[in-house]
Amino acid sequence: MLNDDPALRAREETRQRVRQAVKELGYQPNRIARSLRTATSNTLGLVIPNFENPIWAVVVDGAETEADARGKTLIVASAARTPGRVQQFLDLGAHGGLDGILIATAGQTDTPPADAPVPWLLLNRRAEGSRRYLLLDDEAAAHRATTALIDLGHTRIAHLSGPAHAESAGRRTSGYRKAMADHGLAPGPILEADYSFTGGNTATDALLAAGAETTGVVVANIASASGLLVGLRAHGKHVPDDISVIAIHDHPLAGAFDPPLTTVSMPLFEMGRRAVALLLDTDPQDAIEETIPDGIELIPRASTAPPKA
Amino acid sequence: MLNDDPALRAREETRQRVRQAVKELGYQPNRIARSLRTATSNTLGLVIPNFENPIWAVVVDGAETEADARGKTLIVASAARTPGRVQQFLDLGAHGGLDGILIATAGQTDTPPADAPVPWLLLNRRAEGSRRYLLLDDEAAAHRATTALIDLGHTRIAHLSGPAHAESAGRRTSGYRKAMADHGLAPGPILEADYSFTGGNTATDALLAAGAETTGVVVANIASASGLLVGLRAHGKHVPDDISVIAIHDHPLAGAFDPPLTTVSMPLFEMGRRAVALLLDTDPQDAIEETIPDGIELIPRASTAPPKA
DNA sequence: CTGAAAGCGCTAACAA
DNA sequence: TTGTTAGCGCTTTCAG
Repeated sequence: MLNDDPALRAREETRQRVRQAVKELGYQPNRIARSLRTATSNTLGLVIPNFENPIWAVVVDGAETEADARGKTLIVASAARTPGRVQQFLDLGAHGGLDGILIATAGQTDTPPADAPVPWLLLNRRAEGSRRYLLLDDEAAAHRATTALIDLGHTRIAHLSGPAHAESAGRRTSGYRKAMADHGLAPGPILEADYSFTGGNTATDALLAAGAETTGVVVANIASASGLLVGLRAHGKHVPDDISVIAIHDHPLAGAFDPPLTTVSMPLFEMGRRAVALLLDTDPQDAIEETIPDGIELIPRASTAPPKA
Repeated sequence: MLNDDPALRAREETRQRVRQAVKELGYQPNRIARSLRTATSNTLGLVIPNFENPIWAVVVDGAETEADARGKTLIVASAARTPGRVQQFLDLGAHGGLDGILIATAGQTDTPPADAPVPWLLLNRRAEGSRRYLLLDDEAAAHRATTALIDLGHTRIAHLSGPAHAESAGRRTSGYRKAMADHGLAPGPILEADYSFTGGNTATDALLAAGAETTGVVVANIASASGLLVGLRAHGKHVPDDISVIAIHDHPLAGAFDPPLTTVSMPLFEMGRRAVALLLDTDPQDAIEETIPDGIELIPRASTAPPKA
C-alpha cells in the first residue's frame, strides 16, 4: 500500500488517506534498506576521463536525459585525478549499489572483468577481450574532415592525432589515412598531440618543420586545434590563407575562435542516450558491439579555404 | 579484523593471513548493508546547473580532489534538464545515502530546509533564510575587470550582465557599478544576457544601439563574451580597436578566441575544495557564511586596449 | 579477549 | 486477500 501498488485492491478513498498520511508524516522510504533487500538502486554510474573536455558534457547530458526518462538517477565522476575511479565505482555498484556503469575512460585497468558485480558498458572504446562497447564512428568523422580539405583542393594534408594510447585516436588516424588513400594522395606528416590545448600548441613547431608545403591540417579534437591556431598565429602563419585547419568534434565556442574553426560534429548526445538504453535493456551477459551510425556532420566556418597556390 | 582495525591486538602474521584470505576469496564488504547499519556512506553529492559551462568542471575538480584526499566518493549530477535534481539528491541522501550535498544550482526550490535529512551547503549562492553558503567574490572580480578598463583610459563602459534571477549575476553587476562610482564615472548601459553564447550574441544589437559611444564592455562570463565577439565581428566592429571586451572567469580556450579574450579568473578549484572541507568539518547546524578571499586575477590577452579617440 | 545475537528498514515469501 | 515473519550483511552490544 505504501508503494501505491496498483495491483492492490483497495478503495480509492483509502488510497487517498494513505497518501495523505504519508505526506503529512513526511514518510520517506529508506532507499538503503530497500537496496539491501532488493540489490537494486535505480541508480546508474558514469565515469568520464575528466570534466574539462566539453565533449563529455554532451555525453553526460544525453545519458542524464535517458536516465531521467526511465526514472533512474545518473551519477557521474571523473577519473582525471584518480586512476582507480572505475574500480571505485565498481565497488560502489557491487551488491546493487548501482544498477549499471558506463565507462568512458581509457585507463589500463578500466575494463571490468566479465564477472564484474555490476553490468557495464564501455563508451567509445574497444578493449582486448571485452565485447561490451558503444562506439562513435571516429573513423568516418576523420574521413569526412579529411575529405572536406581534399574537396577544397588540398593535397598536402597533415594530421595532428590524439594520444597513441587512446583507441579512438587510432580510429581517427585511420580515417585520415583512408581518405587520403581513397583520393590517391600520400599521407602527410602525422604528429601526436594529446587532445589538449598545450599538446596542439607545442606540436606547431614540429608540424611546420615536418612539412613546409603542408596546406591543411586535420586535428583530432578542438582543444588541440585551439592550441594549434594560437601556435600558427605566433609563427605568423595565417589561417586559412597559409594553412587550413579542421577539427573533429564541434563546440559552440569554436565559433569564437580566431578564425572560427571548421569542425566535424559527432553524435555525442545520442551516444550518452543510447548507452543508458543499452545498459538497461540488454542482458549483462550479452555482447554489445555497436557503432552509432548517423550524426556526423560538417560544420563549416572560416578556418578552411582552398589552398592559395 | 576484517576492517583491519588497528586497535585490535593481533599478531602481524595473523593480520597478513586475514588480508591474504580476503584478497583470495575476493571478499567485498557490502556497502549497502554497512550504510543501513551506520547511516553513513562515505559519499558526497554535488549538483551543478549543467555540464556545459566549463567553470563547473573546475569546481568539480576541486571538490573531487578534496573528497579523494579524505577517502570519500564524490558523485555529481546536473539540474540542466531536471529542475527537481536537488530534491532527488536530498532523497538519495536521506538515511545516510549521502554524507552531504553541495548545491551549485539556483532554482527556486533548490534551497533545502534547515531540517533536511542531509548536511548541505550552497555554492556561490546566498538564499533567503539560509545560512549555509560559500561564495566567490563576484563583486571583487567584476570590480577588477571594470577597473582594468578604466585604467586603460575607458570611461564609457557597458555591462553585459548575467540573468536577473542569478544572485551571483547581481553581485557582478554591483561590482561593476561600484568600480564606476569609485572612479567618478556614470554607469553605462547594462544589458542582460543569460550566461550563454546566444545570450551574448543577441545582446550585441542592443548594446550597439544603447551606447554608440561605448568603448568597453564588462561581460559577466566567457560564453556570453564569445557570443558578443562573434556579434561585434558581424557588425564590422573591431575588438579591441573599436571596443574593448573583458569577461569574468577564465578558460584556456579563451586564448584561441578572435581576438584572444582578456579575462578575470576566479578561484573555482578552491571553491570546490573548500566546499567539501566545510561540509565535512562543520556541524550541519552551524551557519557557514564564507567568501573565498583570494585567487582573483587579471589574465591580460588581446581583447582590451586603450580607447582609440 | 572472543563469540553470539540483536536489529537497522525494507520486501518477498508464507500462513492464516 | 490480509497479516506475519524471515532475512538481506553489516556493526554494535552484550554475554561468556
